[in-house]
Amino acid sequence: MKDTKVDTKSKIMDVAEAFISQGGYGAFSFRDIAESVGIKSASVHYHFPTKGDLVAAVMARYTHEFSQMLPDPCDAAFSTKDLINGFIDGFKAKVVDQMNMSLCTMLTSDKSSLPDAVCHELAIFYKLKLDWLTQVFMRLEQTNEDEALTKASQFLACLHGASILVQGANDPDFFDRALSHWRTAYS
Amino acid sequence: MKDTKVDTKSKIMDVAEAFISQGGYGAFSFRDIAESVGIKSASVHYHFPTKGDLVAAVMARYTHEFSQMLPDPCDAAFSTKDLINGFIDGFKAKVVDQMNMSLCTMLTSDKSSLPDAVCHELAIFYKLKLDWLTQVFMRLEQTNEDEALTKASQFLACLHGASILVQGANDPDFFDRALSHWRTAYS
DNA sequence: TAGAATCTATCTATCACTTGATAGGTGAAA
DNA sequence: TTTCACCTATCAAGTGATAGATAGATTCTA
Repeated sequence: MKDTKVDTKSKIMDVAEAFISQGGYGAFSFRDIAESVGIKSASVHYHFPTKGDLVAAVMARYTHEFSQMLPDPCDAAFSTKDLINGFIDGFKAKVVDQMNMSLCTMLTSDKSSLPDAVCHELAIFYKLKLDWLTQVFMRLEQTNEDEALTKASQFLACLHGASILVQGANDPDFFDRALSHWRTAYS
Repeated sequence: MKDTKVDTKSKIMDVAEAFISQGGYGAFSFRDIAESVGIKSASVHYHFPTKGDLVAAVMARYTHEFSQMLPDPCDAAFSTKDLINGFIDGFKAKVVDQMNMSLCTMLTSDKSSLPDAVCHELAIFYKLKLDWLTQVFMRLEQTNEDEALTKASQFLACLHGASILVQGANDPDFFDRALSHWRTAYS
């Protein structure tokens, strides 16, 4: 009974996530989603009353899945090198292999036309990433929180910027170029 | 006789540029522009037949003005430190002071829905920036072109990423945080 | 130089289309 | 018999774009 429902609901979210990654908040409609899922647009509204609800849910799920994949930054079982490189590789998979931008890069540039609920989810995601990276750099460089946050900001800016350069210059090689410093610095 | 014509045309471009900086390609209509300029939407089509024509023209003008502002990277009258910091400051003015993203960051994330003409102008702009920065880093670090391009890519990624972080985290301070390495490295 | 023709920049009006959203109906399952 | 998950049909608003009219300036020509 609940299988079909949950199934359709996550199918909708899967499809929406793909659309957002490709073109952002404005680049898809309820009809686009309905067609991809194989239902009618009114049925999408049944599961997610408004577009904001849908995208906020997608963003929240994304944040949750992302947080599940992040190891404990203080776990000695992981070297800091592996933590950093794993983070880079995860980003690269989206940005280079699938040749589209990350959800949050995409949504951030659409921010001015985003419903509040989506902005809120976005902010949560950024905080999660920055907090995690800050802890990693605190451990890695034995510095205080402020300096670690600065490092984390530099690193995260480089990652997000790389995803833009790859798209803008239409050259996948720019990713490794832009990240080469962070790769070599911690290996 | 020609004043009014040229005047209206650049007013349209000014307004369009502001709209794009705020929300990207999809976030404004001919009617929005017409209202801001004080004419009717059909008159905007008179000056720019299609939306693609308009945005491509805006991007081309932007590239041209940008290129005019860039000093010759080999001119000994400018220290490399000044060149780098001037580049950062120009970016910062857009991203922090005006609290919106640069035209190219915005348009790049809309790339999937962009007319070819706009994509083409975008590519020209990226090439201009990367070429200039590559020359600066060649002079600055006395390295070959490939290494200088890598440096330029890292730097540019950091800049673009910083503009996203500022928006996403809604914190202007992230700009200086993300750029602190490049500021201190060359001062 | 006077009048005709053309050009310029704008207008009104409208097109076909897409958008997010809603109302209300239907059959199956609980 | 109520709930669930979908449907059909429709709405009002907004989109980019076009057709055709008009007033005023410019240019050509007799």
